[in-house]
Amino acid sequence: MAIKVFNTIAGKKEDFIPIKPDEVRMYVCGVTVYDMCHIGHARAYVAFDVIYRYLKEKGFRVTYVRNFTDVDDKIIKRANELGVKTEEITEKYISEFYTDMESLGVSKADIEPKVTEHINEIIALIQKIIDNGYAYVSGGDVYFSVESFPGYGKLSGRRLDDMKAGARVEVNEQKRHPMDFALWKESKPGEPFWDSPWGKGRPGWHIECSAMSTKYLGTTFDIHGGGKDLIFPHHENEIAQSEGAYKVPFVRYWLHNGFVNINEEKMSKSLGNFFTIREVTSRYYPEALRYFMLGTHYRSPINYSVDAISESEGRVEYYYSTLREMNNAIGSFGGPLKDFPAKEEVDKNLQEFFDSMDDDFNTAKALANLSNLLRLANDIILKRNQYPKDIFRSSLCYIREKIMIMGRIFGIMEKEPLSVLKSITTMKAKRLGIDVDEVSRLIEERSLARKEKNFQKSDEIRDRLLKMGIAIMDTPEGTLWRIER
RNA sequence: GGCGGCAUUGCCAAGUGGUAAGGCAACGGUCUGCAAAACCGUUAUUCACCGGUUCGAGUCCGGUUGCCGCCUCCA
Repeated sequence: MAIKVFNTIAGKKEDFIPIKPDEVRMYVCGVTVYDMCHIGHARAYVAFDVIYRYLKEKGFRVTYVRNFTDVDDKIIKRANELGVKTEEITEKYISEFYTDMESLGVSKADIEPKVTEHINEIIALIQKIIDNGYAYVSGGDVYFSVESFPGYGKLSGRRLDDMKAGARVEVNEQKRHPMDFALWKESKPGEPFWDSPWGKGRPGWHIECSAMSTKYLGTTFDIHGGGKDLIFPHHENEIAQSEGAYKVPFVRYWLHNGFVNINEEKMSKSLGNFFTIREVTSRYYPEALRYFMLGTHYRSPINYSVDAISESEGRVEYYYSTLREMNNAIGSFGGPLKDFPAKEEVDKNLQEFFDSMDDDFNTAKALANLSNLLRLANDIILKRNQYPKDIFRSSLCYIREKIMIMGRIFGIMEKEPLSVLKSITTMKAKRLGIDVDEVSRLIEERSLARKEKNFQKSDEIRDRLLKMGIAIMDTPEGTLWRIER
């Protein structure tokens, strides 16, 4: 079955047919590195990471480009405030970006270009646009002339007359039309600059993505992605620049992810209602944030809350503990695999998983199939005595294999269960102010009481632990515990 | 003002015109010394409202109401 994707420029789902049958070239707008990333960034990069992983799983050779914007007004402002060079700011936040992305299991892109390393390409591109008559020099600036480009507005579905030009756009006498946007900006004193045919200056906001995507992916490529907020003006302007320069279609499929909301309102810095990734991942196990993102289709808004992230963390705990139990049950069993009663059900779930992912990367729907397999695995473990040993192990081996495929696509369940479960316990304990040593001591004491069949005392201790939020589990291998709240 | 999106059980959330996935919570059960975990079962005759198309609509069309986003930096 072919993959279908919702293409913003078409306004509908379309069959995904890459330019070359077995190759996909995709570009996703990266971060402007002047501050810590928030969970809105997390959503975008997790969403496209899953798309990247899925396309590779489907057998495409994927070239994924995700840039760093390291020249920008906000970077300069931040550097001036702190009295440091812009490089200090950008290097710091690139490093923080990697820390966050790694914690979320977001893979590196194949190519991660920086704007400062592509000034020559940018200048050449601007020159080409000028030569083609779509841009003009005005003082030390260069502007793109939106009126001269017939397709302007085709991505965002706006017409120039509809946009209340001038109302909320900076009045600038250098521009011929209020919607014209800067390709090159003359540098003010104290700002970083590069020499150009138009004098000392720096690139405008949109031009870098046109220059870098084309350099690494060609003048027409398959997928361009980013948050919905980039549709206008950023991506609209990229189309104008690239098509104005090369006169071929820029991108075949435009993919845009929805926002993260807080209390049903867009999370944003200006509203002050944002969470950084670090704030969340220092408090909750990072994979919980990734799992949380998977629960809603990438194009829909998603509402972040403490309840939601807690629930997600609970699910992460569930699937890693299931994995732990599966590993224990399978042991060193290496096959050969035998048929087992539920095999058909397993295959059906895997098939449905892929069908859902084929349908515009519907992770929320596909997640149901993963849940079904985890539940099935636990069920088989519970009824282990009903199966001959080799069939019992074969079935779990088979299910584990399918779970791993799903986990690889989702970017979850890829870690060692014991250490994950331990980390989750540690984080919960920290969150709730629970003293882990005291818990261990009480459990030890209770075990002793149980050995002596002093159930009154053991229950007393259990109730005491319960009040602390600790649930204990007596198993043949000893007493395990987890934090309930 | 222009453009776009959304409204599904207590909560979160899928849903291709054919009779409502999955998760959380809750309740009952199996297991257990008692528990917990795990598993099983129960929990929307109904999908904001009003019309229409159709043998049949959460799903298509028209209208109403409410919420949200973009049009300014923004994932």
